[in-house]
Amino acid sequence: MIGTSYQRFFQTLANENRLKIIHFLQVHDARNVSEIVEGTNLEQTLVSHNLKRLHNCHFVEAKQNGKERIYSLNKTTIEPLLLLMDKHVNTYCVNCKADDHE
Amino acid sequence: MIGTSYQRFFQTLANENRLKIIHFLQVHDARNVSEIVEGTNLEQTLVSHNLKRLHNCHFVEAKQNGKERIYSLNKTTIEPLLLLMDKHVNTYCVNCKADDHE
DNA sequence: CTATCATATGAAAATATTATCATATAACTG
DNA sequence: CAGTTATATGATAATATTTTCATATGATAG
Repeated sequence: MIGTSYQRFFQTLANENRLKIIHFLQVHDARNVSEIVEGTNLEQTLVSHNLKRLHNCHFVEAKQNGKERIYSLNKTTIEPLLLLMDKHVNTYCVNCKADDHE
Repeated sequence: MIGTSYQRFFQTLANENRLKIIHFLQVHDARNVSEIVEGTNLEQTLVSHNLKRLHNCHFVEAKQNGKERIYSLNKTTIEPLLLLMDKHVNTYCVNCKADDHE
């Protein structure tokens, strides 16, 4: 049941900038790269690299529109996944430690 | 809604050895460190470090029993989370790429 | 109290991930 | 077609994570 894919998939979610992009798309639905760049305040290349990774994991969908590329969330997985994690964090980690050290 | 905690929590799940430990505890319920070491074929210190991290994130619970320490999964979050991810992986990534490159 | 077993810890070494930079490609415009 | 806009890519540099090693701690048995 647990394999090396899971590692990659969780890893993709384990990054502040990708979570930022996800969050932006949650709020703004379908947006092109420039809009994501503007909305997240991240470098264009950084956004592209991270969108690629999100896309590889099927967390976002892409659709060409002229010279733009419109990205949107695959909400089927992401939304319930984030909700579960949200609940967990709020239940167990109100004042959660920032690292391993006690 | 999305913050830096999420990064840490997903990161904790984004590791093969920790997933191995989680899987072992899913199957074997409550076990002490030595048993986890044996069951996962990982070094004792590695298991301890990783259990600490899982424990910090409240993905496992620990209870002292003499000189042993018994660990068990916090199934409330982990099980549905893994099920969701499982479904996602099986839906979208049957022959999934191993990295970013197409 | 000393020895032993079980587990944890910190620091360093090994390794992986992420950000950045320079540049490429693809679609459109005139 | 040459120029421009939008986005992607690959390689490298910067940074973070993981593993390992040596050792510490805690519990208990003798």
